[in-house]
Order: sequence, then structure tokens, then C-alpha cells
Amino acid sequence: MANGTLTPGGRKILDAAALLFYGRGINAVGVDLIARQAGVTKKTLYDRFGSKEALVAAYLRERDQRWREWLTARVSAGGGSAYGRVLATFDGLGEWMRRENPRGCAFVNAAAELTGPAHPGRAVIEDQKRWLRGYLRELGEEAGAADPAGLADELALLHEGATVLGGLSVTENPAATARSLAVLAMERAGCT
Amino acid sequence: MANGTLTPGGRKILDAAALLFYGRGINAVGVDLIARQAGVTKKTLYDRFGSKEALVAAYLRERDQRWREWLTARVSAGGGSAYGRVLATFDGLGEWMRRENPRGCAFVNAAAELTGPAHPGRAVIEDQKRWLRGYLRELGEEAGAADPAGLADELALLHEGATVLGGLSVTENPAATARSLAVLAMERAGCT
DNA sequence: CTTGCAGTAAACCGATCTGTCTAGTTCACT
DNA sequence: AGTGAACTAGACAGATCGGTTTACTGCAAG
Repeated sequence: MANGTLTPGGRKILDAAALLFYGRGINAVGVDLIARQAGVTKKTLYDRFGSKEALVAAYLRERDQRWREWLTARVSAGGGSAYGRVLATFDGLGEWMRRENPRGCAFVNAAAELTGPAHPGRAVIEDQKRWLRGYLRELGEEAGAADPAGLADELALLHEGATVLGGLSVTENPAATARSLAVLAMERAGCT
Repeated sequence: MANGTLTPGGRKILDAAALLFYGRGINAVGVDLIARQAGVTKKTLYDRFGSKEALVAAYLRERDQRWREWLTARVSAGGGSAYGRVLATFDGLGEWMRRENPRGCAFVNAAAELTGPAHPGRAVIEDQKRWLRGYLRELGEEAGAADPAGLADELALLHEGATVLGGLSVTENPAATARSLAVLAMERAGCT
């Protein structure tokens, strides 16, 4: 079920599901609505994905992949120093939030709904969070942080905080706030 | 429908609802289950609260109230300086998370599920976030922050970030991490 | 030419959803 | 003694839930 091996019907279903799941919540969206919105019958949906659970997991997996590819590409494209690359993750986050995350982090939202520990979506959520922390740790290491793991914890916390505040639109520009705190964190960590 | 004016049946319903809504998600919990868990009939539930929407709002309202009272009491009881009171909010958050927030912020989780703008719970969520920011702003002011509003944005972001990470249990002690970042933010703000 | 995959159309399943209703009981207050 | 509030018990309604099934069409590859 890799991305390329998706039938046209499957593609339409996943696109419709992504929009509906993120916009209205996972439990609030039924498979009938997804199929209708995708212009596809329910049979096609079950032929392609097998269950709603699996469709949810596929939705999260694809969103995770898109975010990773987009962020790493944007950070690499900047061409700045290692120090600058860490800060670029916050600029990237801000842009992503504006464009794709009006309702906050899709994974945090999903975690709020997928309470059963057996749900296949839970593994995807954990993966997503673990990846970001690992990525930030790498960048922190390259920037010469004295304690890369500790710095990664701080940076991850800033990322999550910004995303939540952006979703609740309680603050003006949370990504910029997070970025300015990241500067302090990096200075303390001895980054250059 | 103030807290004290709640009938015994209403009390049991609200207690059961709070446990179920927070633990399993709002949309995943039906009124039948709430009534059964409360040892009460559905009629009582509808006589007391009128609708599930209203019950959800009441649940959020009460949780908000409990959090506010607990935090302010804890911060005041410390008896420290204004500077110390700001940091005490993070100690309080850490304790609260350990005791009451294993699944993250109830309001962020609720916001993920209550996507309809007309839902009465949305106003409670906004209130909750606005209150925390205002409280942090007051404390920052007392601590002599050059830009109390800006500092409040930073502190609120740290609070939310810690809560989210705590709910996903991706980091060891997110409240302590947030607290250490808060120190940096306060130093920059010129707090004494 | 045929096999098999991707798809449509639509009926069907049992369970559960929010919400309503009737009928009757307990109990405190006046 | 009488009233009204709070409650139990349980049937009922219409909609929707996730999921299955049967029958049929279009089409590309061997």
C-alpha cells in the first residue's frame, strides 16, 4: 500500500478522508460521507482499505510523510549554518501552520480521538513525534549543542506549543514566539 | 446550573461524563453509557442537562473551574516572589499533569472534536485559554516584565507545549523543561 | 479471447446514536 | 393531606454507524 501503488479510486478516497478527518474530526466523519465526497462507492473504500481504522492510519501516515518531506526540504534549501537550520524549522512550521494546520496538529488531534491502544493510528502518531525529536536532535548536534538530547526536548516542546496555540488561534504568531525562545535555548546550549 | 445547585443525579452524571469524556473522547462516548455508568436513567440526564452538547459544555466548564482554582491556590500558597510565582505555575502544571492530565489537555482534546462553531463547548475552551494567558500576564507584570503581553505569549506557549508532550508521553518531564525555558524568557524580559 | 482487476449501484445487516415519551415511585416541604 | 421536584424503568423513534453482499460494467494485459 505504498503511495505510488494506489488505485485512482483509492487516491480519491484518501484525499477526501484527509480533508474530512482533519477538518471535522475522525469520529465525527462516517465512511458513507467519505465515499460520497470522493465520488466512490463504499465497496471501493473497503476493497482498498479494509476498514475505517486502516483508512485512518493511512491518512495519518501520508500526512506524516508530507510534513517530513516538506520540512526537511525547506530546512535544507535554506543553505544556512547549522544554527540557522534549527531556526529554519520554526519558520517552516509557521508557514506550514498557515497553509495546512488551521486546526492544529493533526496528530495531537488524532491522539485525542484514538483512545484505544490497539488502534493502528497510534503507532503512526508515536512515529511522528519521535521523528521530529530525532530530527531536532540531529540539527542540534550539528550546531554544537552541549546536550543535544536535552535541547531536542526543548525544541520539540516549542514546536508543539506553537502548533497548539496556532490551532486555537489564541496568539498572533506562535511560530515566531517559539523561534525567539529557541534562540535562547540554543544560546544556553552553547550552539554557534 | 451553578455547581452547588446540582441535584444528586446531576452530580453523578457530570462525574461519570467527565471521566468518560476525558478518558475516551467526547464523540466516542454515548449518553446511554454515561447514564448507565452514573447509575441513572437517560431521562434524568436529559431532564438535568437538556442535551449532550450542554453536558459537554458543563463538563468543560467544571474542569476549567477546578484547574483555575487549583493553580491559583497553589501559586499563592508558595509565598514566594513574583518571579517565583511565575515558575510555580510550571511546578503546578507538572503536578496537575501527573495527577489529572495523563491524556493531555482536556480543552485541546475537546477542540479537536468539537468542530462545529456553534457548539457551546467552544466558548468554554476559548475562555480557558484566554484566562491562562491573562493570569500569566498578571504574574509577569508583577515580576517586572518589560513586555508582559509578550512574555505571557511565551509562557502560555510553554504551558501548552508541556501539556501536549505530557499527553503523548514522548518526553520525560516536560513541565520541568518548560520551566527551565521560562527562566530564560523571564531573564530576557528583565524580570527580577 | 479470456481472465482478472477496478469500479458502480444499491440493498442489506445489526448495532448504536441522540432524543422523547408514558407511567409510576420516593420524599421533602408547606 | 397535598404538591412538586427528582428520580426509575423501559419502550420508542428516526437516523446513522461500520461493514457485507450480490450483480453488473469497463478495460487492460496475457
